[in-house]
Amino acid sequence: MVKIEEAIQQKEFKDPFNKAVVNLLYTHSYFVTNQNSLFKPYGISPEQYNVLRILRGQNGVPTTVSSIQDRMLNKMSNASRLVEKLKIKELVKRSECPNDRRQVDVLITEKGLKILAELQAKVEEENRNFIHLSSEEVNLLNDLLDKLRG
Amino acid sequence: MVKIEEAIQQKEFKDPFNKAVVNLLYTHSYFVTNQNSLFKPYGISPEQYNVLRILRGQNGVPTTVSSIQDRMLNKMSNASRLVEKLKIKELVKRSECPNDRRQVDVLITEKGLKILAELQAKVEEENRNFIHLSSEEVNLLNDLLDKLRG
DNA sequence: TACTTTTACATGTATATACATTAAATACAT
DNA sequence: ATGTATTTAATGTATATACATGTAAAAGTA
Repeated sequence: MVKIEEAIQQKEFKDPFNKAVVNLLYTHSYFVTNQNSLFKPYGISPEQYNVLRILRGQNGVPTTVSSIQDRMLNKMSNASRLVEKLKIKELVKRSECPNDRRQVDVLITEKGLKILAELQAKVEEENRNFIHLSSEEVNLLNDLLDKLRG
Repeated sequence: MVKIEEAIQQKEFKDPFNKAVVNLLYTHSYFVTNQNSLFKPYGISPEQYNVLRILRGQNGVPTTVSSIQDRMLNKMSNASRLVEKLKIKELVKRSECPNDRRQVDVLITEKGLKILAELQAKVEEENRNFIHLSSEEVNLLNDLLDKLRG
């Protein structure tokens, strides 16, 4: 086990809270580095994958850009531009919302569903293998993270 | 307490491991959003702050770009460009390493140390307040994150 | 010495985040 | 009905990540 002090060559932290912030940032980087290499062969980014997952979760019901934004992991990301990227790759369709012309309905295409299906098993297996914790420990981690955010 | 399912409006996860990945990504975003607003008034980014902290930790000993890179939280970030940004703001000095002309020695300036000193107390307090856990819980979280990475 | 490999840093390009602003449509108030 | 405020999405710009490539110096080798 590589403790965070060793990983970033920092001798000590002010207190466990400040250590936890650094530990979270570092662990996040550990994940996304892996995720990026996983998604790369499929030509989409982790963020684009996340948008596709949100759309599939709608089961065919069109989703507005703002609704995608609300469900994204990073609330500061830009759903509008991500949808544009996915549209270019023909993984989503965009159409004007009939009852409110400000809104834009987004739907995942067959091609998008196919890529998701191909990736899903791989991603899920990788996620399991990447977390070196027991089921009990990972449940505890989830509870702590939920509580942490208040 | 807002559980991750509620926060991103996802009913359920494949297993606690996949839930933990999402939970980590989401909690990371929760942190950096706050950190950004904290650093903004000082004209530096969280990543630039981290580089300054690394340099201060050297206690006046010059640090090469690659050494900074090794100590960064995100191993894929670009220390060379971050140092360049800090140099423009006169928060660091750069000089050719005398014994190896490939290397570049980086030193934090007085101005850089001053900004760090101003920010430190603020950042540390914010980090404590932002983690809604007891000391025991946050210690446990640190242990779980260290173990998670294997 | 001359040639090859490696190291250290810089740079180029695509993607994404962070945040401000714009533009159009809708809702609201008088 | 008209003017104002709000909502929705798109866009502009700066910063950073991700990854490939370039360039010069140093190290290693025949």
